[in-house]
Amino acid sequence: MKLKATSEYALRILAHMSNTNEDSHTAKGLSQTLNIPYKYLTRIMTNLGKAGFINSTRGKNGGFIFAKPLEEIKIYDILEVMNDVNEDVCLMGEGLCSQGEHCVLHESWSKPKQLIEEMFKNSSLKDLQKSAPFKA
Amino acid sequence: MKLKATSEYALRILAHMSNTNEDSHTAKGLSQTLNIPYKYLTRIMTNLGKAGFINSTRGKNGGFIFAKPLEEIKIYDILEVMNDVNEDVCLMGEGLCSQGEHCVLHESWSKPKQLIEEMFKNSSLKDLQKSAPFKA
DNA sequence: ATTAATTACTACCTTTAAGTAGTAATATAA
DNA sequence: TTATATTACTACTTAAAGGTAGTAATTAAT
Repeated sequence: MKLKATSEYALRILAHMSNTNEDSHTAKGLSQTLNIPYKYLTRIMTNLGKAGFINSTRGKNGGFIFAKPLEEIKIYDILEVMNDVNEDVCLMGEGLCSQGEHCVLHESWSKPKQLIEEMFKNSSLKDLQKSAPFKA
Repeated sequence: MKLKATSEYALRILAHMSNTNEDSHTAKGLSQTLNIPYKYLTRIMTNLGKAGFINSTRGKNGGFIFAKPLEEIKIYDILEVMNDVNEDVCLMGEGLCSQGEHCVLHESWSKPKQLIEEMFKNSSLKDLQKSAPFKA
Protein backbone atom coordinates (compact mmCIF):
# COMPACT_ATOMS: atom_id res chain seq x y z
CA MET A 1 0.00 0.00 0.00
CA LYS A 2 2.84 2.31 -0.77
CA LEU A 3 4.57 3.29 -3.95
CA LYS A 4 8.26 2.65 -4.17
CA ALA A 5 10.75 5.46 -3.71
CA THR A 6 11.55 5.70 -7.41
CA SER A 7 7.88 6.20 -8.26
CA GLU A 8 7.48 8.87 -5.62
CA TYR A 9 10.54 10.67 -6.91
CA ALA A 10 9.31 10.51 -10.49
CA LEU A 11 5.91 11.86 -9.52
CA ARG A 12 7.41 14.66 -7.48
CA ILE A 13 9.80 15.63 -10.26
CA LEU A 14 7.15 15.68 -12.95
CA ALA A 15 4.61 17.36 -10.70
CA HIS A 16 7.10 20.08 -9.89
CA MET A 17 7.94 20.57 -13.53
CA SER A 18 4.23 20.82 -14.27
CA ASN A 19 3.89 23.60 -11.75
CA THR A 20 6.55 25.95 -13.04
CA ASN A 21 6.80 28.15 -16.08
CA GLU A 22 10.48 27.69 -16.63
CA ASP A 23 11.06 26.23 -20.04
CA SER A 24 13.86 23.99 -18.84
CA HIS A 25 14.91 22.26 -15.62
CA THR A 26 18.36 21.03 -14.75
CA ALA A 27 19.07 17.90 -12.77
CA LYS A 28 21.02 19.96 -10.29
CA GLY A 29 18.12 22.32 -9.71
CA LEU A 30 15.53 19.58 -9.39
CA SER A 31 17.77 17.64 -7.04
CA GLN A 32 18.16 20.62 -4.73
CA THR A 33 14.58 21.81 -4.86
CA LEU A 34 13.04 18.41 -4.34
CA ASN A 35 15.72 17.02 -2.09
CA ILE A 36 16.36 13.95 -4.21
CA PRO A 37 19.88 12.48 -4.48
CA TYR A 38 21.46 14.02 -7.58
CA LYS A 39 22.90 10.91 -9.17
CA TYR A 40 19.80 8.88 -8.54
CA LEU A 41 17.70 11.65 -10.02
CA THR A 42 19.70 11.77 -13.23
CA ARG A 43 19.06 8.08 -13.73
CA ILE A 44 15.36 8.60 -13.24
CA MET A 45 15.44 11.48 -15.72
CA THR A 46 17.08 9.29 -18.31
CA ASN A 47 14.32 6.73 -17.88
CA LEU A 48 11.63 9.36 -18.11
CA GLY A 49 13.28 10.48 -21.29
CA LYS A 50 13.38 6.98 -22.75
CA ALA A 51 9.73 6.64 -21.86
CA GLY A 52 8.99 9.66 -24.01
CA PHE A 53 7.75 11.93 -21.24
CA ILE A 54 10.56 14.45 -21.39
CA ASN A 55 13.29 15.62 -23.76
CA SER A 56 16.78 16.48 -22.67
CA THR A 57 19.54 18.62 -24.04
CA ARG A 58 23.09 18.36 -22.79
CA GLY A 59 25.69 21.03 -22.43
CA LYS A 60 25.49 24.59 -21.28
CA ASN A 61 21.93 25.82 -20.82
CA GLY A 62 20.83 22.24 -21.19
CA GLY A 63 18.14 20.53 -19.13
CA PHE A 64 14.81 18.80 -19.34
CA ILE A 65 11.48 19.80 -20.83
CA PHE A 66 8.27 17.93 -21.40
CA ALA A 67 8.08 16.03 -24.63
CA LYS A 68 4.29 16.22 -24.88
CA PRO A 69 1.28 17.95 -23.37
CA LEU A 70 0.67 17.32 -19.67
CA GLU A 71 -2.73 15.79 -20.33
CA GLU A 72 -1.09 13.00 -22.26
CA ILE A 73 1.10 11.85 -19.41
CA LYS A 74 -1.05 9.71 -17.14
CA ILE A 75 -0.03 8.87 -13.61
CA TYR A 76 -0.50 5.23 -14.49
CA ASP A 77 2.00 5.50 -17.34
CA ILE A 78 4.57 6.91 -14.98
CA LEU A 79 4.08 4.12 -12.47
CA GLU A 80 4.27 1.61 -15.27
CA VAL A 81 7.62 2.95 -16.40
CA MET A 82 8.84 2.78 -12.82
CA ASN A 83 7.74 -0.84 -12.70
CA ASP A 84 5.33 -0.20 -9.89
CA VAL A 85 2.08 -1.53 -11.26
CA ASN A 86 0.59 -4.77 -9.99
CA GLU A 87 -2.76 -5.31 -11.54
CA ASP A 88 -4.71 -8.49 -10.97
CA VAL A 89 -2.54 -9.45 -8.05
CA CYS A 90 -4.65 -10.91 -5.32
CA LEU A 91 -4.27 -10.34 -1.63
CA MET A 92 -2.53 -13.60 -1.00
CA GLY A 93 -0.46 -13.86 -4.12
CA GLU A 94 -0.25 -17.43 -5.36
CA GLY A 95 -2.61 -18.66 -2.70
CA LEU A 96 -6.24 -19.59 -2.54
CA CYS A 97 -7.24 -16.69 -4.71
CA SER A 98 -5.36 -17.57 -7.83
CA GLN A 99 -6.73 -20.88 -9.00
CA GLY A 100 -10.24 -20.08 -10.16
CA GLU A 101 -11.59 -19.85 -6.65
CA HIS A 102 -11.44 -16.55 -4.86
CA CYS A 103 -10.97 -16.00 -1.17
CA VAL A 104 -13.72 -14.20 0.64
CA LEU A 105 -11.72 -11.04 0.92
CA HIS A 106 -11.05 -10.96 -2.80
CA GLU A 107 -14.00 -8.74 -3.67
CA SER A 108 -13.52 -6.37 -0.79
CA TRP A 109 -9.91 -5.92 -1.71
CA SER A 110 -10.05 -5.78 -5.46
CA LYS A 111 -12.77 -3.14 -5.64
CA PRO A 112 -10.95 -0.25 -3.98
CA LYS A 113 -7.75 -1.46 -5.61
CA GLN A 114 -9.38 -1.10 -9.00
CA LEU A 115 -10.70 2.29 -7.96
CA ILE A 116 -7.20 3.46 -7.32
CA GLU A 117 -5.93 2.03 -10.55
CA GLU A 118 -8.73 3.66 -12.50
CA MET A 119 -7.86 6.94 -10.88
CA PHE A 120 -4.24 6.50 -11.94
CA LYS A 121 -5.37 5.81 -15.47
CA ASN A 122 -7.71 8.77 -15.62
CA SER A 123 -5.51 11.42 -14.12
CA SER A 124 -2.58 13.09 -15.78
CA LEU A 125 0.12 15.55 -14.83
CA LYS A 126 -2.38 18.26 -15.71
CA ASP A 127 -4.32 17.17 -12.64
CA LEU A 128 -1.27 17.55 -10.48
CA GLN A 129 -1.06 21.24 -11.20
CA LYS A 130 -1.92 23.37 -8.22
CA SER A 131 -4.46 25.22 -10.32
CA ALA A 132 -6.17 22.03 -11.39
CA PRO A 133 -9.85 21.72 -10.46
CA PHE A 134 -10.66 19.08 -7.89
CA LYS A 135 -11.21 15.77 -9.52
CA ALA A 136 -13.10 12.85 -8.08
CA MET B 1 -0.27 -1.78 -4.35
CA LYS B 2 0.92 -5.16 -3.41
CA LEU B 3 1.64 -6.86 -0.11
CA LYS B 4 5.11 -8.17 0.44
CA ALA B 5 5.86 -11.86 0.13
CA THR B 6 6.09 -12.39 3.87
CA SER B 7 2.62 -10.93 4.40
CA GLU B 8 1.16 -13.08 1.67
CA TYR B 9 2.75 -16.15 3.18
CA ALA B 10 1.44 -15.30 6.64
CA LEU B 11 -2.07 -14.76 5.34
CA ARG B 12 -2.00 -17.98 3.36
CA ILE B 13 -0.72 -19.97 6.31
CA LEU B 14 -3.27 -18.60 8.76
CA ALA B 15 -6.09 -18.80 6.23
CA HIS B 16 -5.26 -22.43 5.59
CA MET B 17 -5.13 -23.20 9.28
CA SER B 18 -8.50 -21.51 9.67
CA ASN B 19 -9.98 -23.77 7.05
CA THR B 20 -9.03 -27.12 8.50
CA ASN B 21 -10.22 -29.09 11.49
CA GLU B 22 -6.89 -30.55 12.39
CA ASP B 23 -5.96 -29.51 15.88
CA SER B 24 -2.31 -29.05 14.98
CA HIS B 25 -0.24 -28.15 11.93
CA THR B 26 3.43 -28.89 11.41
CA ALA B 27 5.81 -26.59 9.60
CA LYS B 28 6.65 -29.41 7.25
CA GLY B 29 3.02 -29.99 6.36
CA LEU B 30 2.23 -26.32 5.87
CA SER B 31 5.34 -25.85 3.79
CA GLN B 32 4.40 -28.66 1.44
CA THR B 33 0.71 -27.86 1.22
CA LEU B 34 1.17 -24.16 0.64
CA ASN B 35 4.39 -24.37 -1.32
CA ILE B 36 6.30 -22.03 0.95
CA PRO B 37 10.03 -22.56 1.59
CA TYR B 38 10.30 -24.62 4.78
CA LYS B 39 12.99 -22.63 6.57
CA TYR B 40 11.40 -19.34 5.70
CA LEU B 41 8.08 -20.61 6.92
CA THR B 42 9.41 -21.66 10.30
CA ARG B 43 10.70 -18.14 10.85
CA ILE B 44 7.32 -16.71 9.99
CA MET B 45 5.69 -19.15 12.38
CA THR B 46 7.98 -18.06 15.18
CA ASN B 47 6.96 -14.45 14.56
CA LEU B 48 3.30 -15.34 14.48
CA GLY B 49 3.84 -17.07 17.77
CA LYS B 50 5.58 -14.09 19.34
CA ALA B 51 2.72 -11.93 18.11
CA GLY B 52 0.35 -14.13 20.10
CA PHE B 53 -1.61 -15.50 17.15
CA ILE B 54 -0.50 -19.10 17.51
CA ASN B 55 1.01 -21.43 20.06
CA SER B 56 3.64 -23.98 19.28
CA THR B 57 4.79 -27.24 20.82
CA ARG B 58 8.07 -28.86 19.93
CA GLY B 59 8.97 -32.48 19.69
CA LYS B 60 7.10 -35.46 18.39
CA ASN B 61 3.46 -34.70 17.62
CA GLY B 62 4.30 -31.05 18.00
CA GLY B 63 3.09 -28.27 15.77
CA PHE B 64 1.09 -25.06 15.72
CA ILE B 65 -2.40 -24.21 16.89
CA PHE B 66 -4.24 -20.94 17.21
CA ALA B 67 -3.72 -19.11 20.47
CA LYS B 68 -7.08 -17.34 20.36
CA PRO B 69 -10.40 -17.34 18.53
CA LEU B 70 -10.27 -16.58 14.81
CA GLU B 71 -12.46 -13.51 15.22
CA GLU B 72 -9.81 -11.90 17.35
CA ILE B 73 -7.08 -12.08 14.73
CA LYS B 74 -7.64 -9.19 12.35
CA ILE B 75 -6.01 -9.07 8.94
CA TYR B 76 -4.66 -5.69 9.88
CA ASP B 77 -2.91 -7.13 12.93
CA ILE B 78 -1.20 -9.71 10.79
CA LEU B 79 0.04 -7.11 8.31
CA GLU B 80 1.22 -4.97 11.18
CA VAL B 81 3.30 -7.81 12.59
CA MET B 82 4.75 -8.38 9.14
CA ASN B 83 5.65 -4.70 8.99
CA ASP B 84 3.52 -4.10 5.96
CA VAL B 85 1.29 -1.26 7.08
CA ASN B 86 1.77 2.26 5.74
CA GLU B 87 -0.97 4.45 7.00
CA ASP B 88 -0.98 8.17 6.34
CA VAL B 89 1.64 7.83 3.66
CA CYS B 90 0.79 10.11 0.80
CA LEU B 91 1.16 9.32 -2.86
CA MET B 92 4.35 11.26 -3.27
CA GLY B 93 5.98 10.53 0.03
CA GLU B 94 7.86 13.51 1.37
CA GLY B 95 6.75 15.67 -1.49
CA LEU B 96 4.08 18.28 -1.99
CA CYS B 97 1.58 16.40 0.06
CA SER B 98 3.39 16.33 3.34
CA GLN B 99 3.72 19.91 4.46
CA GLY B 100 0.21 21.05 5.26
CA GLU B 101 -0.76 21.39 1.65
CA HIS B 102 -2.11 18.40 -0.19
CA CYS B 103 -1.65 17.59 -3.81
CA VAL B 104 -4.77 17.40 -5.90
CA LEU B 105 -4.63 13.65 -6.08
CA HIS B 106 -4.44 13.34 -2.32
CA GLU B 107 -8.17 12.94 -1.76
CA SER B 108 -8.70 10.60 -4.66
CA TRP B 109 -5.92 8.42 -3.43
CA SER B 110 -6.44 8.44 0.29
CA LYS B 111 -10.12 7.54 0.15
CA PRO B 112 -9.86 4.09 -1.41
CA LYS B 113 -6.65 3.57 0.53
CA GLN B 114 -8.54 4.15 3.74
CA LEU B 115 -11.30 1.88 2.52
CA ILE B 116 -8.84 -0.93 2.15
CA GLU B 117 -7.31 -0.27 5.52
CA GLU B 118 -10.71 -0.19 7.18
CA MET B 119 -11.49 -3.48 5.55
CA PHE B 120 -8.26 -4.93 6.96
CA LYS B 121 -9.21 -3.69 10.38
CA ASN B 122 -12.72 -5.02 10.26
CA SER B 123 -12.05 -8.46 8.89
CA SER B 124 -10.54 -11.36 10.76
CA LEU B 125 -9.39 -14.88 9.99
CA LYS B 126 -12.98 -15.92 10.57
CA ASP B 127 -13.81 -14.05 7.37
CA LEU B 128 -11.20 -15.98 5.47
CA GLN B 129 -12.97 -19.25 6.11
CA LYS B 130 -14.51 -20.72 3.01
CA SER B 131 -17.82 -20.98 4.83
CA ALA B 132 -17.79 -17.32 5.80
CA PRO B 133 -20.71 -15.22 4.58
CA PHE B 134 -19.87 -12.62 2.02
CA LYS B 135 -18.76 -9.44 3.66
CA ALA B 136 -18.74 -5.99 2.11
C1' DA C 1 40.21 26.08 -29.46
C1' DT C 2 39.34 26.12 -24.76
C1' DT C 3 36.53 26.11 -20.85
C1' DA C 4 32.48 25.36 -18.29
C1' DA C 5 28.06 23.38 -17.76
C1' DT C 6 25.33 20.10 -18.55
C1' DT C 7 23.19 15.00 -19.53
C1' DA C 8 24.48 9.80 -20.45
C1' DC C 9 26.72 5.73 -19.33
C1' DT C 10 28.95 2.14 -16.63
C1' DA C 11 30.23 0.17 -12.63
C1' DC C 12 30.20 -0.13 -8.05
C1' DC C 13 28.41 0.14 -2.95
C1' DT C 14 24.61 -0.22 0.69
C1' DT C 15 20.41 -1.70 2.58
C1' DT C 16 16.58 -4.56 3.00
C1' DA C 17 13.70 -8.48 1.79
C1' DA C 18 13.88 -13.18 0.67
C1' DG C 19 15.76 -17.54 1.16
C1' DT C 20 19.16 -21.33 3.00
C1' DA C 21 22.00 -24.13 6.35
C1' DG C 22 23.29 -25.97 10.52
C1' DT C 23 22.63 -26.81 15.11
C1' DA C 24 20.36 -26.52 19.68
C1' DA C 25 16.29 -27.35 22.43
C1' DT C 26 12.32 -30.07 23.42
C1' DA C 27 8.95 -33.62 23.54
C1' DT C 28 7.25 -38.30 22.55
C1' DA C 29 7.56 -43.08 21.89
C1' DA C 30 9.83 -47.34 21.76
C1' DT D 1 17.69 -44.03 27.61
C1' DT D 2 17.95 -43.76 22.95
C1' DA D 3 16.02 -42.53 18.57
C1' DT D 4 12.99 -39.62 16.18
C1' DA D 5 10.21 -35.78 15.17
C1' DT D 6 9.44 -31.57 15.89
C1' DT D 7 10.16 -26.06 16.81
C1' DA D 8 13.80 -22.23 17.98
C1' DC D 9 17.91 -19.86 17.19
C1' DT D 10 21.90 -17.94 14.79
C1' DA D 11 24.35 -17.00 10.94
C1' DC D 12 25.00 -16.96 6.28
C1' DT D 13 23.73 -16.19 1.07
C1' DT D 14 21.05 -14.16 -2.74
C1' DA D 15 18.28 -10.80 -5.14
C1' DA D 16 16.47 -6.40 -5.77
C1' DA D 17 15.91 -1.57 -4.59
C1' DG D 18 18.19 2.42 -3.47
C1' DG D 19 22.16 5.20 -3.76
C1' DT D 20 27.16 6.76 -5.12
C1' DA D 21 31.38 7.68 -8.07
C1' DG D 22 33.83 8.49 -12.06
C1' DT D 23 34.08 9.45 -16.65
C1' DA D 24 32.45 10.18 -21.43
C1' DA D 25 29.60 12.87 -24.57
C1' DT D 26 27.54 17.11 -25.85
C1' DT D 27 26.54 21.96 -26.09
C1' DA D 28 27.26 26.86 -25.61
C1' DA D 29 29.93 30.83 -24.48
C1' DT D 30 34.30 33.09 -24.56
